[in-house]
Amino acid sequence: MGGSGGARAPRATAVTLADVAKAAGVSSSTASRAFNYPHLLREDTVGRVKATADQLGFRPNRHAKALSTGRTSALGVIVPDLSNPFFPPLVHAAQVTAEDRGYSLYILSSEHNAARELYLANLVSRDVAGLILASPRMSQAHVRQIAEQVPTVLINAQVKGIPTVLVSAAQAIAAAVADGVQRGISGVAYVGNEERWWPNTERETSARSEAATYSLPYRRLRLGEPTYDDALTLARTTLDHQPGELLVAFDDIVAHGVLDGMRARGYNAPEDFRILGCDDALPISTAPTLATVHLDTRTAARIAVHHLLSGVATDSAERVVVSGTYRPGETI
Amino acid sequence: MGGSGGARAPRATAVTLADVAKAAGVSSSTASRAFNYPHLLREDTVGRVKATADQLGFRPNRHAKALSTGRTSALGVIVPDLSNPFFPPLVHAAQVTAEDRGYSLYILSSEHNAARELYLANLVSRDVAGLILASPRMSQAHVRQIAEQVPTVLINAQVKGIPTVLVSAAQAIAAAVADGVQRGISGVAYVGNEERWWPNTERETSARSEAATYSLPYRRLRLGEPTYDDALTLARTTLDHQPGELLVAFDDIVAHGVLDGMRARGYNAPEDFRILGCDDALPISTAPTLATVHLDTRTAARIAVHHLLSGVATDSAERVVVSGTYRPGETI
DNA sequence: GTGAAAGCGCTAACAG
DNA sequence: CTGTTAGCGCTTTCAC
Repeated sequence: MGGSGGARAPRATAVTLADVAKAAGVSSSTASRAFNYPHLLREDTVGRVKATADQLGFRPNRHAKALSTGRTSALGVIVPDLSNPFFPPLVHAAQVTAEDRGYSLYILSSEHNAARELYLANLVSRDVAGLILASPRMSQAHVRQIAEQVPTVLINAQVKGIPTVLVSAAQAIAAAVADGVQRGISGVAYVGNEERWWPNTERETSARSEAATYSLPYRRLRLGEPTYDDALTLARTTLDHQPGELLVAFDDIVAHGVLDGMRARGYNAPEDFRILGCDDALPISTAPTLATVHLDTRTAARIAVHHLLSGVATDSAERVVVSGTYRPGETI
Repeated sequence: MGGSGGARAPRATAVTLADVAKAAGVSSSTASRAFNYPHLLREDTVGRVKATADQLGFRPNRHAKALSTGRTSALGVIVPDLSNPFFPPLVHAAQVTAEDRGYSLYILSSEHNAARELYLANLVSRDVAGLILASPRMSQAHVRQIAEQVPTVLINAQVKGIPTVLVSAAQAIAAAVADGVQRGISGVAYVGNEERWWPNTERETSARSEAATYSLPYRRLRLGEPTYDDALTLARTTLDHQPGELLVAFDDIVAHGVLDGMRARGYNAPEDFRILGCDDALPISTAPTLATVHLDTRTAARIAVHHLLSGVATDSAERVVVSGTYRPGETI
């Protein structure tokens, strides 16, 4: 305390609805109605109350409101990793959409830890009107447990009975494989996570089925985690080079790890092999430019928020698919 | 309504403190004290209350608590851009630190928009116990206006009377320039934003003063925004090549834009010019590996949260500097 | 159309 | 050490 006479202004003491009511010469119920049920009041009353309200700088106390109504105007979103460039645009779109509807958004990051994800979900479940689980790592049973507590919408996950928005790479992967076939690829390999995790599973399944479509040999290369380093290591050590093979990587980061690992061994794309990334979310471009899949996560986020706010989450098992597009690049 | 018999469990109706109190055979004030002032109660009373509490699945209502105490256990952080890899680690560290202290963290993104930043700050100021403004874009006057409403800590900004944590690149830039001098650089140029924005200003000032130290020619190259595309365009068009010059880029993204733009013109690092990035936050590595500055944003975030929770923000003009380190790479 | 009064779940004096 | 009581700021019946 008692510092060097700094700008230690006392925090302004809050203006309450009662203050506004008194100043406007009405009861606090009327003041309340002016904001929540203006159609029940005479126009001039509403006007007068609102005028004095923002003249006094009234800011409703959200806690009082939440307590008395039993409702809250916050949503939550849990992502596995804010550092993965896939998520920030999604989160931001969700935040803006929520804001437009008068809701705030809690953003939580699980760090790819299923236990922490569940912990966070339980933590906020009581404080939000709805929860978005983006690419969740927790089990289906746990997702159900959360959904019982709070309206829930999934992004990139499927659990029976819970509405979901899927950001699908399938069509784009098909297009990429088709493109590869034109250029004479000799086979298809998927490089991804081993885990049963929707984004990974969907991409792998697509790669496999497209390989089958063209009767090409298919194989799966296993990564511990879908990180640059793991991919780099894989490409430098385990991965045996198959000339002309199309590598379908889990995402752009993995693709770059593979590219760099292969380059270290003297193999380059597209001469020695071809490779497709996914997400199209890197802040820089690289040489050769990476062929990838562009996914519209912003749209997915908006849909998820709308679902939450329109009550879809309560009841239906709605499923929306947002398809990504193939973005060709020099690596194919 | 009335969908296909899905798992439409009714949201569990909340267990209140009063319920716990009744079940434990105590008054609700005692139950309250068991959680907030256990030292005022007999050990067995505390035990009994807590036991019945989690047996009943009691979860405190944060709105009721906030309303009655007038305090809230949430903090807020506003960043200019969640998509910039600089911020997610910072935000995450802040979130975990806050969580450990029993606080939740609101994360807000201003999208580099000063007006939106101010809007968001005002929006949450009433609902948080403290606010972190990371690399704020708003004016000093506006920062002060916010700080009058809510305890505020700045990261990478300086406003008199408001505590701040600076993540400084100065020492690291000095080391990089020194390294460049060893290798015979012919001059120094800073490539950054024009705006008065602390991270930019600090880096530019360091570059300039280090150039002066070695009596090297210095120039500043102006970017509209510190983005990959703007840097690419600059390097492809405006930037006139000075052999052996060391380019100090605002961040890694700008550095890559410059590298790629220069490459398009046939100039490569480190042969034709040298370049230093900043932040060391890209999820992939590149060839040639970029020399950069590693900044410990996690530590900065932790300090900021501690300041907020220990009341530093109320009064002092504390200033902490977290210095980054030079991470050599093939571009120097 | 508007006001009076009760209450959301919790905490914080004040008694005992 | 523990219970009683009175609110925190807002919404919401119920009257008028």
